[in-house]
Amino acid sequence: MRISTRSYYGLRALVHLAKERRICPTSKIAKEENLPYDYLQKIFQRLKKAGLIKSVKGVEGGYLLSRPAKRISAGQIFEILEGRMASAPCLGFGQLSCSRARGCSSRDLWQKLETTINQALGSITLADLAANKKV
Amino acid sequence: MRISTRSYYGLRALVHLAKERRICPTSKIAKEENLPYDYLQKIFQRLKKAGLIKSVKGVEGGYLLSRPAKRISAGQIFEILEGRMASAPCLGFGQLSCSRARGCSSRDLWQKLETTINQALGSITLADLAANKKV
DNA sequence: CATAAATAGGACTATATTAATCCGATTTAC
DNA sequence: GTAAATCGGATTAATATAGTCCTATTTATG
Repeated sequence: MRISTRSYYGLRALVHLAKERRICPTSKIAKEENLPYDYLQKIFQRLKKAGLIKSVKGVEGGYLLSRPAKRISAGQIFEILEGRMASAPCLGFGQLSCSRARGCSSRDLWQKLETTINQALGSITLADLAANKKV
Repeated sequence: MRISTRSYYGLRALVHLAKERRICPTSKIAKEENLPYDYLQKIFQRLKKAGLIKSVKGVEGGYLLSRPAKRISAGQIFEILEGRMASAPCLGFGQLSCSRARGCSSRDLWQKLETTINQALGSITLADLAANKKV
């Protein structure tokens, strides 16, 4: 279980965007954060599709946060970029995807892990990170 | 970030072993937990190599825990089977593997996540799970 | 109006990991 | 001697990651 560079790059780029507080092209962020331009573009597209950022096309265009940084949590970013959270195979999309589910202590463990991660990341905002607040 | 079936199967098998409280062959556990025999064998070999279980060859052989279930944490199992924990690319093996590390708020977040997961899983023992204790 | 800077999105590739399966060797209780 | 087990190496298929590349579209500015 590792964090992908997608989340890793994406978070850094968003913290950068939050600090800028204005429209900013991919090229600038890629350069200043030393990230691969094309890949970062894909990451921004995904974040845009999820509604976290807005885009402006053309010269002087770029991306900007679609809402205040303090209303964006690390958990939301992580969920968009990482896709599946810590989900175990038996934690399906809402339903009981495993027939052994009821009273399964293993399942309880995975559930607890997922909840723990969600709580930890849900309580930290992009504003906190941009302000370099100790998390 | 998802949990592999390796951890998922492995945990279930170990809970089973903890409940049995005696030597138990792979075939029995695979059958009763409905897990693929060959793959479970590999998982047990890995757990053995890590010192979590002991093996006895030959007829009437099998595996058993190498120490009491209450001295085995979910975190230890997870670390062996999942390999890398929640590590971000910038969290190398101890050293500062990223030049931006100092004062990087993103890194602090990944570090916090890793710590949170370790605490959550480190506090639950195999004995808890075998006893179906609410986690 | 031409150009350059930007997003949009589809196609492609390389690498690694996962999740197995299969085979042959060895050990050991009976 | 046989059957039941572990041990370990080889192989395989599917999937995800981490990109790269190309073309199209949009738009501010000279």
